[in-house]
Order: sequence, then structure tokens, then C-alpha cells
Amino acid sequence: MEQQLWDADSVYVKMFDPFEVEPGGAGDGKEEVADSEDEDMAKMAEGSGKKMKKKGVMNEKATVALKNHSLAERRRRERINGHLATLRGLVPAHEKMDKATLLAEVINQVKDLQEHARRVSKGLLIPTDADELTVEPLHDESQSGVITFKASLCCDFRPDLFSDLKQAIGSLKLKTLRSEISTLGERVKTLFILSSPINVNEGEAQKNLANAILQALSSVLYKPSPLPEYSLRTTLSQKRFKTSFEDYSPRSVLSHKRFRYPSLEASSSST
DNA sequence: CGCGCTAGCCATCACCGTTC
DNA sequence: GAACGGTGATGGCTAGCGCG
Repeated sequence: MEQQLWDADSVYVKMFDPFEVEPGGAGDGKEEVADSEDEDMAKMAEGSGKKMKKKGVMNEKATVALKNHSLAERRRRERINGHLATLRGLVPAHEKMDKATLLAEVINQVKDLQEHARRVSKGLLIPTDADELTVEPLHDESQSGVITFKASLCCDFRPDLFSDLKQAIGSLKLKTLRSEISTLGERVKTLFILSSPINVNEGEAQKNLANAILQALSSVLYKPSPLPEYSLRTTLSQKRFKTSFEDYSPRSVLSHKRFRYPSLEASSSST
């Protein structure tokens, strides 16, 4: 195969098929017809070609190299196209979508899925990596005169966790309206909706109750497990925890309390 | 450290199908 | 049939690696 064309600099060059018995012309397409066809062929595959000894051998080696290169490039294209075909199968419709449009479509869909996942996970009770204890008042208009709290606790699982929680909640003399538990690996997150059975004024009483809940649940959170393997994990998780009481009342300034608790050693010695 | 080899990326070209 | 866009093939280049 031999073709004639004009390159970018309007210099007449030849294109040739390297696999033909009689190759000819420049390989890089940027210079005029080479003086020696064999020499140029070898240069194409061997770079500078300074150490050419036997032109015939080099010619053969160059041909083999070119073949290998062509095969490798073909395999590369097949890999790329294979993955693109897989992507095409994941994108609804559009069989005739070109590569660029396909990639753009995939990007859009991945973004949509990420946003969707974010929205969905927002409403779920999913344990996080950090120990967390939150108490916040709920303002239910249908239950006037009753103070309601939402308390959530996130920590490592341990065998006596739920009995401790039951005991702690029970000690508060509050009514449990709802409770949810979710686990993820060895992490546990619990959610309690608690209400005070007695009719008290909001304000100071509300803060006192919230503090009582916070204290009760934190005693559960920082209680060391009698089992060594769970105790070790509890010790490690001490490094990352967050406790807070949040008052979302529109009437009051946000009261956000976040404090560190005594070390495990201190709490162990006190119990 | 220089050299040779290999794999992979990239630019360019040719070919093919579609559109007007 | 010319223009255009998409795609495969090809050659150049280079980073990385092993070897003497």
C-alpha cells in the first residue's frame, strides 16, 4: 500500500505499509522521502539507529516491533472500547451515543446517584465512625405541656450496651415514645424519643431534663465493658467523641454544649 | 550511568457512515 | 457528492525498568 499526501507543512511525503515486503518512504511523515528506505525503517523502530549493524536484521526486528506495537495498541483500544460498552449498558437508552456523549452522560448519572445517596442517607439512622451523644428538644404542638426530647447515641457495640441503656432510660422516669436501633459493622446507633410525664414549665426545667438525659446516656457511653476485647475498643474510641445538647427553640439562643468527659481510667476508678 | 527494551499515551491520518 | 463527525490504525515519543 502506498499513498501520497500533503503533510501540515505542505511537504510531499509517502505513506507506506510496514508489513508489506517492500516498505518505502518516511515513517514520521514530517520529512521528505528518506534517502535509504531500510535505514529509515530501522530508525522508526529503533530511535536514533546509531548502532545498526545488519540492516536486514534490523529491518526484521523493526517489523516485529511494529507488529507488536500494533497488536498492543489494538488490545488497548479493545480494552477502552470494552469498558465503554459496559458503561453504555449501564446508561439507559441511547444505543448510538458517541463516546464523548456517553462519558458526559455517565458523569451526570454518577453525580445524580451521589446526590440521591446523600439525600436518602440523610433520613436514615446510620452509625458513624465517631462516638456521638446528642440530646435535643422536640416541639410538638399537639402535646402542649409535655416536654419531648430526641436523644441519639452512637458508639461501638458491646454485649451489655442495651441493658445499660434500658437501665439508664428507666432511671430518668421519662416516657419512651419511640426507640430505634441501627447497626453497621460493630457500630451501633440508637435513637430515643422521650417525653416528660409531668407538666413542667419550659426553660430551666427543660435544660435540667436534657442534662439528666445527657448524663444518663453518657454514663452508658463511657462505661467500660467487662470483656477485654470490647473494653479495648471502647478505649480507642475515646479519642473521638462528641456530645451535645441542642436547643432548637426559636425563642432562645442556640445552646450548644460540647465537652470532653474524663478519661476512661478516671471513670473506671470512680465506678 | 548509559543502553536497550517494553508498555502506554498521544497526534495524525485514512476510512466509513450520515447529513444536507 | 461535498462536508462533517466518529473511529480504527499507525508512528512518534517517553517513562519505567533491567542489565552490564
